[in-house]
Amino acid sequence: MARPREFNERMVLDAIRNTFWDRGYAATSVDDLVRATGLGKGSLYGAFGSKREMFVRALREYCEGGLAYAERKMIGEDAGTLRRMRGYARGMVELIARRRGCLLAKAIAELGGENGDVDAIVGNFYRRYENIFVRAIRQSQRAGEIGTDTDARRRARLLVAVMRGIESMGKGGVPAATLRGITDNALAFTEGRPA
Amino acid sequence: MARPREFNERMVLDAIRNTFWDRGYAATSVDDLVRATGLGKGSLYGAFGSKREMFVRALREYCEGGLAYAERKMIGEDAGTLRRMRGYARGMVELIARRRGCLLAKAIAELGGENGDVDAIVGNFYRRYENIFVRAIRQSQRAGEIGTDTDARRRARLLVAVMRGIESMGKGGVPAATLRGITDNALAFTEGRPA
DNA sequence: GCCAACCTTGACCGATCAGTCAATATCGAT
DNA sequence: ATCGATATTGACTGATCGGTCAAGGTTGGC
Repeated sequence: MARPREFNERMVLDAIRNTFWDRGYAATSVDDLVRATGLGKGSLYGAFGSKREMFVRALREYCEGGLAYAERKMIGEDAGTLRRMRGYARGMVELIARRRGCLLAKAIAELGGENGDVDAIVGNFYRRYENIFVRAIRQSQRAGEIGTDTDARRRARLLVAVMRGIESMGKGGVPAATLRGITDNALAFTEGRPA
Repeated sequence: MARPREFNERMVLDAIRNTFWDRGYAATSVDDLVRATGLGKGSLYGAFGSKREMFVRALREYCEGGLAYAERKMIGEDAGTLRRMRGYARGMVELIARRRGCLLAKAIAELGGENGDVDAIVGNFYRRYENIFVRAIRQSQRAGEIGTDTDARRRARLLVAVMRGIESMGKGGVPAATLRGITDNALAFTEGRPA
């Protein structure tokens, strides 16, 4: 028994996410978000409460999207997992080479270490991201593509570090071919092949 | 035949660097810099021209410091280079675990991809940083600590990615022990030891 | 002692910031 | 038709933003 919202929250959140993604947290003004969403300022505050919460919601959605993508690309039947991992890594390189940057990286750089919502989201992301690699590596081990002499988590963590590293390098201008060489090398190491 | 400057430029630049380091670019106001340096606003603008140039100068100094540190830690006589590389990596982990973040990472996240001074500084940093690892690996190869079956640059690039990756992870809350495991693993790979 | 050159200071500028709120509109329930 | 509840709008607020500049201070050369 009240007036219903006129906007689709998912679409509004997408617009907010894209705006923060392009400009970062501090450099995005609420007026930018008003323009991007088409909502009035009051509606935006009514729905989210503060600029910080708008960012937190956007970051949360961004992370969920990234995790879902990684899972969709790599998790599945055992056979072919290594190939799928390579496909995931190369896809990420292509994405990175577009130099839009990564909302998570911006969140960490601008708001990390404050012991608030952002830290919790980031911690949660890293834990789950690592676990996806662990599961993928175990799949691949079962398929006989990857040796079983070292534990999967150890290898997964290195891959996470490399994926985060190439993001920073790519945004910093390092060419895609170099990044591809790095991921290929990291996957060769994961496989157990010599350097 | 003019009034001399009353401030020491190096000290002022250090104060500016520290302020940007703590807060990032957009979240630092010129008034923050006035407070940190003790200079008047006019003096600050007289010496640097704009907030952006203050940041560029600070970033430049930060990068030079980081490169000099890496070189000092790893480059030297061939024997013992691998041990020194491990020492460098562990030192960086300790630094990262303090969660102050990295001015370079903030610069890339906030201002990367604008094709301006920041991109040039970052590109220059990555080129030289990679070269330091190349030189270190070659030293270590001459000392017989690292195999000569793969080219040094390939290994260097992976190490750069890992170092940048653990920076992001550490600022995001991943514990130091995990980061240390990652660098140990990456160095084992560089050495040619199995995973 | 005086001047040109440079430095320091902080008041000041228009623009923009995050956030608020009163007025109005639109719903479901009765 | 009326009412309670919620949504929408954009004008408005005080604070703060990056940047400027006039006034005055300090120097070396003469």
